[in-house]
Amino acid sequence: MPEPVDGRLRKGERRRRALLDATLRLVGRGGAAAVTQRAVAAEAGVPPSAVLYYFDTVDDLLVAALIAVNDRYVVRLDAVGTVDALADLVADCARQDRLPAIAEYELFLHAARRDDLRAELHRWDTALAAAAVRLLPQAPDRRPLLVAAVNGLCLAAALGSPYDTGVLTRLVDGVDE
Amino acid sequence: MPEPVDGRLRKGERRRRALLDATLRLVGRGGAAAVTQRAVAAEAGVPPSAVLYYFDTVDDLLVAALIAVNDRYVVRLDAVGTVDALADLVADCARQDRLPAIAEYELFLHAARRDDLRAELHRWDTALAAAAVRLLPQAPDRRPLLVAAVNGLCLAAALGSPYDTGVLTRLVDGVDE
DNA sequence: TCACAACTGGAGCGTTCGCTCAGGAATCGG
DNA sequence: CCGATTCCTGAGCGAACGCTCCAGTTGTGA
Repeated sequence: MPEPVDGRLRKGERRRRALLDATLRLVGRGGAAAVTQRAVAAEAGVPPSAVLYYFDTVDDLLVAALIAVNDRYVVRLDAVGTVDALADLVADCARQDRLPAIAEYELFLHAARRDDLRAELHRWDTALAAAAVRLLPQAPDRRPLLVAAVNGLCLAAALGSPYDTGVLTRLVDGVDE
Repeated sequence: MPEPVDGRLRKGERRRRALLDATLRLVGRGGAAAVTQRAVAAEAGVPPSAVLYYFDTVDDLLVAALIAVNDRYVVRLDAVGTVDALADLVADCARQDRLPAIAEYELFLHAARRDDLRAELHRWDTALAAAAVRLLPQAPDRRPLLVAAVNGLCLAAALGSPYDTGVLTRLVDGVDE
């Protein structure tokens, strides 16, 4: 996603991203229902009509936000090479305020209801499964447990429940061996 | 919750439950945003004004639906005495259509954003933790992993991702011992 | 410099929303 | 059988919604 050379396109791209960021903040704060044309415009500091200039519909904006946030997480997941990195990723779900993490789950649920967005969910699954293969190359039978644990810990972190990433370390290091 | 003797109250109580059921169906189908006075009324087969007669506001209806569905799951969780029972509970999250499970997570996210509903989330956590104690009385260090795995599997089931409850059985039975 | 494409933003249409309220229907005690 | 009481409802108000439209502005490549 390189910055366009055209000054007009560059400014447009900046506004586009501002709208996506504003959307994510709104989803975290008030759910997908809070993403209205006027609310997004106010949050991003642009006139309401600009929202429908950069995105055909408000729903398109929501979908674009889901894809954007998923991109970020999948990239991070693909870079995970150690248990500690994975634990950090989980811990980030609960950093200072949990609203971004809540927003992501909200969007995931939104995607789960729509056939045309199922592929986005699959991206996360496959990225996590691939990370499990890298972390547990010689223990295939433990990988599903690792996957389930990561999902459970991320959810607990997002919901504000107590969680302990130490279980991941113990699971991967294999305290029983 | 015994049936009242008064004919008027009895009919009211039936309608009240019909509204809660309709709300859950709508949340599963279209998210919390789909729960509007008119939509709930149509789904439950009652006039729109009845919604605001039985619940002070539409938001109150949503909160009541969350508490009702949480009640069901906590009761089931409290009755879990074996790993198989726990695995069944997880598997039920993905029975025929996943909409009910999606609805529950939607409501959980809704609760996570509101301080006055945090207690509802805590009820699930404590019930699950208590079940972990019963299933792993002699392995306290494995309980957090069991909790995380159950949460992760439920979520995966609700989202339509592949999952395998066998990891729970292997974890509790302790294949390494 | 100029024609054009990209961008801005205000006005407003039709729809649906949450919620209020006066009054009709059902049920009670006597 | 009949007030009295409670339960229930259709109509509608003000507000916010998604979206369309178009005149005006800005920056670009020729």
